[in-house]
Amino acid sequence: MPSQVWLRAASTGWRATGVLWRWGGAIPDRASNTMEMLSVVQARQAEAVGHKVELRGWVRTRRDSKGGFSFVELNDGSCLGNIQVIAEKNLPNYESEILHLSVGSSVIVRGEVRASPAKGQATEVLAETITLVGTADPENYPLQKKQHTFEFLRTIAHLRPRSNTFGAVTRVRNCICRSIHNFFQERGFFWVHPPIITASDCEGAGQMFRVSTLDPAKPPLKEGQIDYSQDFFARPTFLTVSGQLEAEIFACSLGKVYTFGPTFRAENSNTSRHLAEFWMVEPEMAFFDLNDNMDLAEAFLKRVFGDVLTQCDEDMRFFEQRIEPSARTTLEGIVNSEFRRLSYTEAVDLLIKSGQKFEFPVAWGTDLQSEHERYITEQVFKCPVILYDYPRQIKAFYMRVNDDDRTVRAMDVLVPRVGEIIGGSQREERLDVLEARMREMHLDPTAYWWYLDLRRFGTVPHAGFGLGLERTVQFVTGMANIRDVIPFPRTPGIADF
RNA sequence: UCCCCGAUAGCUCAAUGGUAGAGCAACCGGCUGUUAACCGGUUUGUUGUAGGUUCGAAUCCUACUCGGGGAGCCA
Repeated sequence: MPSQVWLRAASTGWRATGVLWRWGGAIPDRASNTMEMLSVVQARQAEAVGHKVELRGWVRTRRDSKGGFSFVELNDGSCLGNIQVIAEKNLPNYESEILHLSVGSSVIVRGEVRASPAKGQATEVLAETITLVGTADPENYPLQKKQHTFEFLRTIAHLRPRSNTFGAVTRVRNCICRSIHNFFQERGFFWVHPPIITASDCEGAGQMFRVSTLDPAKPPLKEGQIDYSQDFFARPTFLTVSGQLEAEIFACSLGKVYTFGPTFRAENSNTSRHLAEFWMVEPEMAFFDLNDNMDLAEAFLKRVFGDVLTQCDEDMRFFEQRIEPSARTTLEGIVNSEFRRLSYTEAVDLLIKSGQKFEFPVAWGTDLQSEHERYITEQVFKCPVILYDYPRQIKAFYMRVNDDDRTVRAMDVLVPRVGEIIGGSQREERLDVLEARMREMHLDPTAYWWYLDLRRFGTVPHAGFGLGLERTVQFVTGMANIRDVIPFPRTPGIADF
């Protein structure tokens, strides 16, 4: 009974030490006769030798020896590696069950951790009992002991977390999220929660998903138009595309804040770098200018990458070996280097003088193309690059206008392979300039009365940026397609699972 | 949304107008402190869907669906 096992495990005190143990803390210094419930990552440590343990997980593969025993590779998701379980033929269910354990079946193993006499693993578990919990019919179980394409794994999104790659992605993604929170929390930022459902329909960041409870077959009409006054919120509402404006509200009260949650874009984008639902981190800081913003973005990325390197070493070595040979070395290089900072104008000059042939021409005043950004970050500097001070006509209304009147205090952080990973700016804090900019971009200032109030009452310079979580996971792991770094990707035409 | 490429066994792929195959997996047997185990044997098909051309179509044509690469938009 799982509940009994749980109680017994709790009484041995492993829960109190488990977390420390996992991250390099001490393993209990006694080889007790009491059964301890361990994860595979714990049982694989040499310090676990001599402990009586219970392990629970899924069979990855089985190898039988006519010498009278079987090797069962057990994985429980706690780490990339499996624990090798030795099942001898004197086990009562050896013939009936263990010899038929197939890939994907779930088992509970009790036994003693021993030093492994063979190469390939530090420890192994000599089973005293193996309880079959759930079978997985090998004729029908889709996951095999071989490499699958990511396209195929996407069609079995409910089973792909059991694959090595997706398990590693999930652990690294979790590490990145923990690191994000730690970074901000340690620096006195408050995590704020802007609404998912918003009434702002023109935040300037692309097409939005409509939220409505009206019957699409027969919506209430008023003068030929849909009457949203009869909708749930008595007005048109949408899924948020960004929590930035709300974050500004809290930054102008609490100083330093960040949002971290899902955002939505209804763009018909079919690329390996876009999702309709993705997670975004948006810090916003009062009294920060663009230089402070760039400093923070750089320190932030270095912290996250550094944490992944130290906390996900096994997974990162897997990505290096199987997915992207430069995955680890790229991160190591970044943690110990300085990001290259370059104004938009300097970047345009550099591109024009490079003599490089581009499909699209480079000209001051137009947005840089993917090929231009890639050339700068991959060919010229071979490291993250921060571009700043973009032409005002290609950037959003809320970005602070420079004294030259031609550029705004915007910044993009570009990284190799992925491109733009962070976009941010210093915000326009001058009421008259902001209103003029809104009219220039044909936005109605009255719809943003609350946003303008922040400039009317105790306005302060402030700045912030947005980081795409999935692009960060992509960059860190080297995974080529963004659909393979989020559990259940949403893209045009696809909302399975 | 645009351009290019693709869809064949459970999976990865061959077969370029003339009888649909291999590797892996699965199953059976052998061997082994093994470790992507190894060796031998067996089973597996509405060739993405719908039309068309042809004596004959996996193969050529059209439309659609899905996937990949690139572009635009962006995180």
